[in-house]
Amino acid sequence: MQTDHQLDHQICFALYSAARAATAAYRDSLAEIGLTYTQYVTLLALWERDGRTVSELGTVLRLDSGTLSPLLTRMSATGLVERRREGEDGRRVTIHLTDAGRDLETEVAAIQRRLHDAVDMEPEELATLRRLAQRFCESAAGVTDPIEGAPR
Amino acid sequence: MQTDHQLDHQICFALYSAARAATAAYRDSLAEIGLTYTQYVTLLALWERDGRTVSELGTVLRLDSGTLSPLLTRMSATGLVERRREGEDGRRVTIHLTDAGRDLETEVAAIQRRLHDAVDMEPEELATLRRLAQRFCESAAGVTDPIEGAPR
DNA sequence: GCCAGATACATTGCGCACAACTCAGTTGTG
DNA sequence: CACAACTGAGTTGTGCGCAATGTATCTGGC
Repeated sequence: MQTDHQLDHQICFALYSAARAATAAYRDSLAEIGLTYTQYVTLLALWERDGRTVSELGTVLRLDSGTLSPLLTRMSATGLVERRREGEDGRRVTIHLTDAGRDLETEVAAIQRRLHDAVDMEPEELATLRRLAQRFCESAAGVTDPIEGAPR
Repeated sequence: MQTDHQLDHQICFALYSAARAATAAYRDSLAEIGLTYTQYVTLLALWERDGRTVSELGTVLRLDSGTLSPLLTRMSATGLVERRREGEDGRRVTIHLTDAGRDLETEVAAIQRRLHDAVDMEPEELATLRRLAQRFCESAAGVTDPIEGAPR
């Protein structure tokens, strides 16, 4: 039984390529306003709700503190966000947008619109792609996580 | 006009998450046989056709020499591939599987089968996802490349 | 044959991702 | 209260990705 090895038939490779193509499409436009792709999605999360803790950001972005800590340090250095220790739990650090961070929302909206129009696919195809990718993400997350400590 | 900023509505974020979830699903199994995800797809490309040049690998994997060179150095160090300068063009380096590199094909096939079964989605959903992701990849690549030198 | 430009690969530098670890702060249990 | 276990964030080390640059080789025009 010859398993189907072909690169073109691998879903994981299709996702891997598509994700990099998507971030590549954003790269130049984001660079003009001083952002990387990960910084951009972090701002998306903060525009949705400001003052999240690091671990809350980690949950919505599916990133751990090893990625977020230095990322937030850089974003803090460029004046987009502020770290604060407030509230009764001294371990929690909340992340707050600065005025500069809030102001980028308008420019980012323009970029999103431009890129969205440049992609040559029907809206319902894109909606299907997004929905299936989200489903896949949930399902694949289930493959990794719950074993956690099982004999393997 | 309030643009739709929500993280959940972003196709790029769905792809970005799904791709990382996919590689995460592979990670532990691949680590057991000493591979990273990128090394794994590189082997896929070589199993399909051995002796490709670095730039041919770059084309099929959509990676540049800055990624491939050190990757191939590591794979060469672990004895999976060999670099050769052969043929009349002294610039080209061809990459050849070693016996060890060829032998991994069986174990990888088992991993693929196991993970494929673990994902809780219908075959035709996965086929649709793969097809749309490929379409997106082509389309998004078109957004980045062809301008190359246009005024912006 | 000579040399300017192109090509193939390698190197450098930076920003992710993620595992593994450290450390400060908190919580549950006796 | 004491203290072990846990939790939230940060640090360290490795491997990508990719832009920019370097270097050797090749090609075409003369």
